Amino acid sequence: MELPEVEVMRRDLEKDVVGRKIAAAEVRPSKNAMRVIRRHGRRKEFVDRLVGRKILKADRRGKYVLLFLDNGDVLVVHFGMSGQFVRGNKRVPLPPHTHVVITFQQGGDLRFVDPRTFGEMFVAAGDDLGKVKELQHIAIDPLDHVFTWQSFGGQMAQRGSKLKQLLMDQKFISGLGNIYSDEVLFAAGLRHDRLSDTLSSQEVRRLYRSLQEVLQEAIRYRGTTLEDEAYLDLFGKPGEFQNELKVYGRQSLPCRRCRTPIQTVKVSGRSAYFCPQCQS
DNA sequence: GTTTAACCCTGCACGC
DNA sequence: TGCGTGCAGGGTTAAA
Repeated sequence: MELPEVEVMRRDLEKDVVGRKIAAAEVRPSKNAMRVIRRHGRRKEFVDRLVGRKILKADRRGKYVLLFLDNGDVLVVHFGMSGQFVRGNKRVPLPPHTHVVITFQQGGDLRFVDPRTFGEMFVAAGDDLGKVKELQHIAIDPLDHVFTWQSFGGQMAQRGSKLKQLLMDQKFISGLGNIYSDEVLFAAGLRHDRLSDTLSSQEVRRLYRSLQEVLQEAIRYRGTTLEDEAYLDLFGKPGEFQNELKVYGRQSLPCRRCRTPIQTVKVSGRSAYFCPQCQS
């Protein structure tokens, strides 16, 4: 799950979960459930910090969702690649790989489901949020209004790294993963292996604009739901942006712009998709 | 300092 | 049919 999917989830939570009071919380008995709350030594410690709390606000930092509680604590959630929240109730059976169930006083519940358990959730004290290691290094959000192309260009010139890995580096810019880094680079007409300090200011601005346009568009389409790793929103509905993808997953298929077959290469264990004609 | 590779995990596609 | 193998991916960490 990358920035657009996390943002859609955040907005759903804002609408549907904020304002509710937690009547009960359960960490399922499986071993993997403990993996998901790995920051807490024991189930009870996690549960006790949630029960009785009201959820005040749903925020996002990069790919993390933060649920602010009425005692100042914060439930921090990362979805990894297969994690998601699903709304449910007592009558709906828990899906496989449900690790945490949060039940609301007003009825209904919130399930954290994650087959591959790369996801994580933990409760941190609001005062200590700045000390949470995972959140400290998260760089600026490309949709943040203080994100300017001038500062972006300056930092790119300082680095001299390949564009794709730089875009996926959460310490450099937050929220992009494998799918959207490829899509943004295509939209900007730049190759994944271009070095960041070789861009003209025109190219920097193109990349900057593409970041915002692609991510905003993906949010508008409510995220990307691929066949194998099916992202669903809070209510179990798939996104629509997979139909809009220009390069990701389209190996050998004709480029939507110039008909040249889309190429793919392995870059440090991850596949990069690009059009050899449109991107340079 | 930078970059790569391995690791965690499950589901699925593939070949035999 | 059924098994083993390989791959996918986010982020952290160790190694190059």
